[in-house]
Amino acid sequence: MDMEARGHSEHPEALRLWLRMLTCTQLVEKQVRTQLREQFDTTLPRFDLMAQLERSPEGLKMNELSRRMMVTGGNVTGITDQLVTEGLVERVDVEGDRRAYRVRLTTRGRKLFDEMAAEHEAWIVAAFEGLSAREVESLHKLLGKVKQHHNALADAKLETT
Amino acid sequence: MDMEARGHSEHPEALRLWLRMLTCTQLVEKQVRTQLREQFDTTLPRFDLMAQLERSPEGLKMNELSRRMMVTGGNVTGITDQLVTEGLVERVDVEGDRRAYRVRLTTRGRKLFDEMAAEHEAWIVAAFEGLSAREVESLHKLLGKVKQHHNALADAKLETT
DNA sequence: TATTGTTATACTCTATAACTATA
DNA sequence: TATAGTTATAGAGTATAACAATA
Repeated sequence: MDMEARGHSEHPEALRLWLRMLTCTQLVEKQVRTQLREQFDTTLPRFDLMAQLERSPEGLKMNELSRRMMVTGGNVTGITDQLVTEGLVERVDVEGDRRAYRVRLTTRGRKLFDEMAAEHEAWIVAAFEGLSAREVESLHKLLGKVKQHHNALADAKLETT
Repeated sequence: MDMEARGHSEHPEALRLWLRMLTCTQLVEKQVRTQLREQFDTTLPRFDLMAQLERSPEGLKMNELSRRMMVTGGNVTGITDQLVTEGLVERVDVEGDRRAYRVRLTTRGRKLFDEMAAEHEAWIVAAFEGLSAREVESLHKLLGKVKQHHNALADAKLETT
């Protein structure tokens, strides 16, 4: 895994960090995708959509799902269609707006998701078991700063538009 | 960006960390992909391949590129073909093994890559400018542990095969 | 006019497996 | 037999843009 042997720069710290972060994420993500496919015959975006719904028993509107999953609307329609076909999620009318509806897990979808989530958590715990609890916390905090800074930049950009 | 509002667990620290890491990586990666497309009409895998070559003036064999980019061989062939067509990389015979050759940057490819790399670095520096130098270092170190642990697991698995 | 969601389309990236040529 | 690389294929994942219905 020598992806990191990539950049050249006079200010290489951030670059080195980014390449390592990318490598780590890809390692874990690849593992998760493979396991989801092998054990549950599903994909990461499908799992992600169900995970979003799991936290919102009342369901989420398509545009909210789109925002949270960071993909455009057409894709959410496609993934939702698949999950509806399999009886794992359902579309429910929103009263007061006949254009929109909420997508929510069915009982069966929730049951299946719970099983998947338990396995998923085990994979993730294994991926980070090289770190102590304090290190996990520290990493979480540092990444929080990265995220926060990104959001600050995005907000600033919006204001000038 | 509420991707993190996803997991549920009795052992949620690792899961929270993973979701945040995935979010951060996607934020930066999306930005990089967009900029590469808009400013240089190229893609991340193409940039990545050229970046691998930039560090090896003598070139790299296909299987080495495949390993470093963490993708299977057929894909490397495809990306290489594109770059050859555009005159950015070239295939050079390996003496002593007529099955193999090395792929290396052409003069033009190197020149273009240098331009792209300078821009790329600026995007990355911006993405992490919310962190101090010490925090960047700390993050890099922690991710190093994650990577190391993954490699240790992979090695252990190999030995039992 | 703007918004919600769908449809249609096209493209990149990917893995798998069968294949050719050489070792 | 094994290895280096290619080809063919199928599928995931994505963005874009045109569209219908409703606000």
